[in-house]
Amino acid sequence: MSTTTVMLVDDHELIRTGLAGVFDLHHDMEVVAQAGSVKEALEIFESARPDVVVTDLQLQDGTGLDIVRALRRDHESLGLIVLTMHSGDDQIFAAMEAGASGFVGKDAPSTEVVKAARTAKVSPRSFVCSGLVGAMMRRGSAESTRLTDREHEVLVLLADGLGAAAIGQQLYMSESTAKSHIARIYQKLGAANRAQALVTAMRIGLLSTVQRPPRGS
Amino acid sequence: MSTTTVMLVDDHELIRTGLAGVFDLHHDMEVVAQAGSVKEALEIFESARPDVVVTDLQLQDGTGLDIVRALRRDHESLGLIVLTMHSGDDQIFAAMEAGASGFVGKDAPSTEVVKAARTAKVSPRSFVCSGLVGAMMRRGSAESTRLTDREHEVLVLLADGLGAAAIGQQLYMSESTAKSHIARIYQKLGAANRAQALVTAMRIGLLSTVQRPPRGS
DNA sequence: TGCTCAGTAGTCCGAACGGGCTATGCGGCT
DNA sequence: AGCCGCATAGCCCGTTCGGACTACTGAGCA
Repeated sequence: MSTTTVMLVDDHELIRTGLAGVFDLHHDMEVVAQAGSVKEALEIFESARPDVVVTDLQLQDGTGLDIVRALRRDHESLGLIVLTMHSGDDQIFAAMEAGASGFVGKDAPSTEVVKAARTAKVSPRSFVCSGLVGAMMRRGSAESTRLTDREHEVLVLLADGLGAAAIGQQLYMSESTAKSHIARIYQKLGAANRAQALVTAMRIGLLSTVQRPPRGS
Repeated sequence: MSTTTVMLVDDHELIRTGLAGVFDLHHDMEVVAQAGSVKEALEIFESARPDVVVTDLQLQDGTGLDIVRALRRDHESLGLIVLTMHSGDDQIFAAMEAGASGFVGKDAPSTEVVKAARTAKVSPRSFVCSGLVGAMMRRGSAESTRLTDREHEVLVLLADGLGAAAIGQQLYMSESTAKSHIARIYQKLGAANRAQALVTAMRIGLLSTVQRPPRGS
């Protein structure tokens, strides 16, 4: 059994070290390079030329998918594994389309990443999907939760504590329309009021959990 | 130099393994237990009795702060380190208030966690803050946001979308009292209504951003 | 012994919410 | 041409919110 060389990409040095430790436990795997950003990853890749690239989805200067797209274009048989913290959902399809060999949630047991990397070396276009079938099934209703652009705009203002009238003013529409949007948001999020809607929205990532800068004027 | 025993809490087995590897590199540190949830952490803690508990902020059944609060109550000299993925911000204050010994962003070099754990053993109430001094300065007003226990109970029900009357029933108090608490919560959070209160509460870590199990009955 | 704070409870009232229900115009898809 | 989803807009009406008050109790502290 030949050795599989691996490059790790994650903007958290802590996680890179952790992953490296996991791969070290397997004699057929060898971590030959690490990178902390999309830019760095693409640079280092050229000199390291690993069999497999394992990248986190969220990076400072882009996403793991940027790396996947860039590398897949020129390297048909490169193993490309996308890791994700937030076993969040739709990205799987995006990863698939981008040309990833596999998608592993960080909820998965640590050996899954190794398995995925191993498989990716052998058949880089197979798409391994580790322990996420459940997550997929949990929400076949992802599309009913998807808000339209307009609804999302309303949601953001709702999160600022604005009333229907104020929202209408901000978005140049009547209070009635704002209320219509709000009602539809409730429907889609399974909420009965602002409180439930906002909490749900934040929990499923529709709203940023960090402070936004105050809106202009 | 005596050995510092450590317990790791993270719902991602992958990260736990990684962290364990990091600690293994230091001869004075020993990982004696691991847990994947708030519940498990509190159970395992009793038998493991580590010097320091290192927990992630976001867990499936709650947050690291739940663990911090629960353990700090009974263990004045326990080291409690909170890790976070999203070098987000305001949670630092929430961690401080909850009684954490330190706060380390996962952006920090992996040795920072070890350092924090080491310091936490010596002075558990010192509050180590790794590479986040800038974030601290951004906002000096944490004390006015401290909610009382009762207010926090009300806040949680508020997040479930309950009205004052329903909250009163749940907590065995009159609707009027519930309204009093709600009004005081608004004051403390600088909110004018439920929406602002809940969004602020979630952003500063007063409310878990993950799905809680439905309450009994 | 006062003082403060948390928790409790109440009143009054205008404003806002949420539900239900209808309706029009527009663009895209088949 | 017909259908559907989205954005728009309106009405009615009961319920709830939120503000501004006041006020009592008990715990803790100086």
